Amino acid sequence: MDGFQFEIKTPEMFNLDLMLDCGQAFRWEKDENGNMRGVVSGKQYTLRQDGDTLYCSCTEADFNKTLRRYLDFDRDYKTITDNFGTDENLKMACEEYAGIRILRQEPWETLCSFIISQNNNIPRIKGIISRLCESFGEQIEENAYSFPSAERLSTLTVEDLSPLRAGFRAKYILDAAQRVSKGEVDFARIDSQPTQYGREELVKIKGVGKKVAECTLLYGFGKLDAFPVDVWVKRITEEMYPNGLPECMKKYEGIAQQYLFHWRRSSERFKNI
DNA sequence: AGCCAGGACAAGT
DNA sequence: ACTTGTCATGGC
Repeated sequence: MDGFQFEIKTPEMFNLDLMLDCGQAFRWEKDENGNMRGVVSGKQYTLRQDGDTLYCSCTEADFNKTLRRYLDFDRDYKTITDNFGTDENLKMACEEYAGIRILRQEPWETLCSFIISQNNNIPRIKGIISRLCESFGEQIEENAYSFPSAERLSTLTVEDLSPLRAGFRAKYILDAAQRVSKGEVDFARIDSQPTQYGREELVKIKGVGKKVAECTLLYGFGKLDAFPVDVWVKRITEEMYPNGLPECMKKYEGIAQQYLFHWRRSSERFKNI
C-alpha cells in the first residue's frame, strides 16, 4: 500500500472505520482515497484497514507511542464480548457491531466535544468542533489544526466563540476551559482515581451533567465502567433491563453500552421502512 | 415547514 | 424526588 510508512496486523474484533465514526470521536473523515484522516495529540494521521492489516502514515515508534493506546489496540475484546454472550440482547448487539473499540481520546478534547454534543446532532457537532479547531487551534498542516487547549480557550469570551455557532453551549465551553486550566477540575487525579471521583468532579462544570460526564470518563479516561445513558440507552434499560443491568456487564458497562446504543438505534430506523 | 438532535438547568409540583 | 419549559442552531 503506497503512501503508508508502517503496517501492522490488527487484533481480532478491530474495525477501524466503525470505531472512528460511531459517535465517540468527531474529527475523523474519509479522504479522497477512502482512508481515515484525523488529528491525535496535535499530529495528523492517515489510516487504512484492509482485512486484518492496518496501514499507518506514521512510524512504528509513533504508532506505539500514540495510536496503540488511542485505538485500544492491545485489549482483548474477544474475551470481553464472549463474556457478554450470556445476555441474549447483548450477544446480538456485539455480533452486529463487532469491531467497535472504545477510543482513548485526550480528556480535554473529549470533555469539550461532549459538552458540544448535548441536544445536538452529529453533523452539526462535527461542524462546531471543526470551526473551534480552525479558529483557536494551531495549524499543523495545510488543512489540519490541533484541538485548542483549555488554557487558550479560557482566555476567550462568548462573543469570541460566536463564529462557532454553538448556541447556548458556548458559555459551557468557557466554564469548562476555565476550571480545567486552573486545575480546579484535576484531570491527573480523575485519571488515577476510581470512576466515581471523576463523576463528582466533572459535574461541577456548568453544562456538564451525568451523560456528558460519563462520556468523558469512558472515551477520554478509559474508565470502562462508565455508562453514558442517552435517550437510546435509556430505552434499552427501560425495555430490557428494568431491574438493573445483567451481571455479565460488570466492569465493562461502557463497552456494552457502545454496542447496545448502535443496536437499539438501528432497530429504530428499521421500523420506518 | 416542522420536528428533533448521543442534554442540562431552573422552576415548578 | 419527578415533571416540564427553555435554551441556539440547523440537519433532515
